[in-house]
Amino acid sequence: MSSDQTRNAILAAAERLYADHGFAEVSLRDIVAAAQVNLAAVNYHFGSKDELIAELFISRARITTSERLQELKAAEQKAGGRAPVDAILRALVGPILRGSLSPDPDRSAAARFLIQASIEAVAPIHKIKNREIGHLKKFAAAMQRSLPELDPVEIYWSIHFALAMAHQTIRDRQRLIRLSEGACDVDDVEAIIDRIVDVSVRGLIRSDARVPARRPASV
Amino acid sequence: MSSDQTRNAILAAAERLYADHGFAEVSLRDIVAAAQVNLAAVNYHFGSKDELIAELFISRARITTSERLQELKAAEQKAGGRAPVDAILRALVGPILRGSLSPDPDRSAAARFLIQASIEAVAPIHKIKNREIGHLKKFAAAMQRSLPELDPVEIYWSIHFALAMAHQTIRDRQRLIRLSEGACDVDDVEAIIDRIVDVSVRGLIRSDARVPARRPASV
DNA sequence: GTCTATAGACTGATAGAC
DNA sequence: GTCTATCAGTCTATAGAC
Repeated sequence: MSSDQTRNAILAAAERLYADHGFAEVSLRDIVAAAQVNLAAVNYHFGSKDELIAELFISRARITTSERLQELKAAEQKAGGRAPVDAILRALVGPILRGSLSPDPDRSAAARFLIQASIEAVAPIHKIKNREIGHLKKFAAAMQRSLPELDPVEIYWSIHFALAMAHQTIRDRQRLIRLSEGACDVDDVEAIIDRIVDVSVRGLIRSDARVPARRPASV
Repeated sequence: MSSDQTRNAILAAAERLYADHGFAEVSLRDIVAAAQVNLAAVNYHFGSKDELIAELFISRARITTSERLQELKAAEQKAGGRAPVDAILRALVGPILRGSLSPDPDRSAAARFLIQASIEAVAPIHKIKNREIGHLKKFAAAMQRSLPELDPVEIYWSIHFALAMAHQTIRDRQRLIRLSEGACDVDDVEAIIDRIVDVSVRGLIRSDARVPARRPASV
């Protein structure tokens, strides 16, 4: 087996196990067993468990961030500069929601790993999580351009709440299913994105009447 | 030291440490050191680590649930039967938010422990978490009585999102502070409750125009 | 009831053969 | 690069003295 194959097998196994069971429940031995590689290979390729986790987080975060920014850019170009807020919020929550509910298990694991990483306060990630703020500020700036008369504080809260709704929906689908006794469709990703964007926009505009028309709710 | 004193010292220390650092990072040795009791006392009083966690979770969940239901009942009595949805949602998210941001460290630890427990998938809690659904259904029913013509699915999503916003605000204040460079006030509990309730209600009513007047947004 | 001491199992990491 | 073998540290749980 080549070096890259081993490396990638470890990364893929770690990602899936952490996404499914959380960091606390998964040991290096679990990971090497799933990847069908030797225990020593982890330290050889990554140096330590913490460095494995950090590398995994950085690489997956980069993917999601780039998808978000790409969608944001596309929305702004389409609108000729200032994208409407619903399109901006859609670019923010769409990638992670589509990813985690994707039928492709690798794509789903990558997204759910990111959520897990941002929730469980695991030391190696906590130190590098600051970088996440940077790209969120770009979304805040885009929204600010779209709604120049709105208090920026409203925009920050809106981003905060949109991410909260997206993450909770990915992480705790079970509770919603049981609460609604199956009535809530938690599999229709696009409808969920519509819903979260719609709630966020409605919450955002509040008493401000100077905002452009919104994308209609698809309920 | 009496038996009860030891028991309570262990419970209080465990609650605080778990709330501050998560379950993965805290061992029984950390707990007994903070409680200034002997290691064997945990197993003597609780049987095992898992039973300690379960007992802690059950007792703290009971307190929050009872506060919520008490507020709900008060709101319904005040309104003569059907409480307005904003009052119902306020009864849902108010107690946990007031608790976790309370200046009283014990009260804050209790609320943050509950959030931590509902986030980190720790085995002993996962089994008993089902009970939480029961009291949420009472909130769904109250909202249904308040808005009888609304699709119940909307109500379930609304509860789901309101809790998502409350939990994320408690758990990840740091990101919001940094994103907004301190502009968002994350210490004014009542303003946060107003904000979450307001966003939830706006998201809930969507295109439905048959609902009663809402509590004005206090932005 | 409280303590010390320790069992028994697991963890991440590494040395050294191949 | 990959493996075996093993280290040193951690954990929960418990037996037994007091």
